[in-house]
Amino acid sequence: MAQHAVTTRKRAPSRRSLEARARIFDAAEQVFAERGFEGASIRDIAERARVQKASVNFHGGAKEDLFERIVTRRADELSTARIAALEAVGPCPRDPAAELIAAFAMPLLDRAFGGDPQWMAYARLIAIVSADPRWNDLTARLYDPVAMTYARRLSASYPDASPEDVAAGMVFSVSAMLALCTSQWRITALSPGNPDPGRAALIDRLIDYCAAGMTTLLGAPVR
Amino acid sequence: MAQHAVTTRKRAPSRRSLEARARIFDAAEQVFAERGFEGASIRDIAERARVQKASVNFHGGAKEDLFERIVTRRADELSTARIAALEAVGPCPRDPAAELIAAFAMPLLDRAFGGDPQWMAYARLIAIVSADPRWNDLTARLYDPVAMTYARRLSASYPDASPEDVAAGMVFSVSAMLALCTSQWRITALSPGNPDPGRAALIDRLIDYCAAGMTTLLGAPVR
DNA sequence: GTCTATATGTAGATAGAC
DNA sequence: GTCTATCTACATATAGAC
Repeated sequence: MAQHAVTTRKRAPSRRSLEARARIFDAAEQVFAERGFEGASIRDIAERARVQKASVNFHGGAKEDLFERIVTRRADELSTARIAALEAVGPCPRDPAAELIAAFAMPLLDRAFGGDPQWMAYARLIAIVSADPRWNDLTARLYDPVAMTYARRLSASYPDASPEDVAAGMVFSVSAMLALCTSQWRITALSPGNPDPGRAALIDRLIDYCAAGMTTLLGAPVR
Repeated sequence: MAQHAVTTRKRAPSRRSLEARARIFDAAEQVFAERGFEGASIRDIAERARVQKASVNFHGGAKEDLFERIVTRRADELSTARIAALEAVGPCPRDPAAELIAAFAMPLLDRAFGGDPQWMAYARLIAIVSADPRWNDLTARLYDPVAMTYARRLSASYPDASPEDVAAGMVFSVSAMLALCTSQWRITALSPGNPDPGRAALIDRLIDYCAAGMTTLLGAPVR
């Protein structure tokens, strides 16, 4: 545990200290997103945050604690937004797959493509964390509750679909969503000489693609 | 460069040496697939291959050379199989999206799920390499030629689709295919209490899902 | 070709002055 | 809270005996 102030008597942190801490967390988010847990070094993070190496340990604790803290940092906001969006869909949507997928995906995509480089880094971080068995427990703790809600909503709208159908569709859709965050450049690279489609158009394509795939897997919706 | 025998006068390697080399390459494939480039260590690889650390450097050269060699090792077989499968589809398929996706995906999926743990590791390695900007050049060199062929076939069958549509559909489909290799366990975890769907059933779902998504993006096929 | 021993670099983490 | 200096561990890589 870092932050001696918690264990000894508390003192309000100075403005300078709070700013350093914020820079450290943002820098860690970017460096972890770019290079993964093992590839990132405390030195890189310190350099990007313009602080001494020791400050990173002071504010972030051990490297692994820092990583978990960074991943956890935005998880609550994301989950809350997803739950709200899923509830906003209502009990009997016209096109359940498209609306539920959008409710799950847009809270992240809006933030990642909204211009805040930290949220873009966070999206890449989610891709890293999801793919690495090392962080399974963390993933389960942070994201599984909302995923289960999402799965229940899909099951309720598609009574003929088995739980495995729903789970497969979700995994495929999430991977496509994360691919849009990590591999947007590849879409441009694969269509050489053509104009960049733009983010909004790509997001529309993603939702269309996933909704069609999901509908095929899950069969006819309730009516 | 390893292998002094190439620069000095050649001598046929002993059987024992060839076996050690094979074990080293297989161990490297597994360890890199499990932990990524940075997370893997020469020591781990040596231990798993049951050789001395120095042997790994002797047979594999520097760590980065070893990694590229491992990724390159199976790329030719994979590309050849993909090209053959794409050509086997014929000029006017009945359901072009489904058949072309299967032609691209099955050469890898057959091998990864065919029982050979090395091919399963290789599939995960492809997922790692594809996601990491650090290996963009390697990816482009090894896999882009076939990807371009695949893209041309899709474009030919779907004249209304823009190159960006095709590229987006390919990126989404490839990410779903790789997710099946890296996150199969998650599909089981997300449908608790239910029987494991089995590999063949999951592969069928993948193709159905991707074909439906692709068809939606690309519009009506030629007829 | 393989082994032991070691060179060299860099990682994460902390002690202690300020 | 921040800085300098340093500790310890472990990484990659190679030299040289066998």
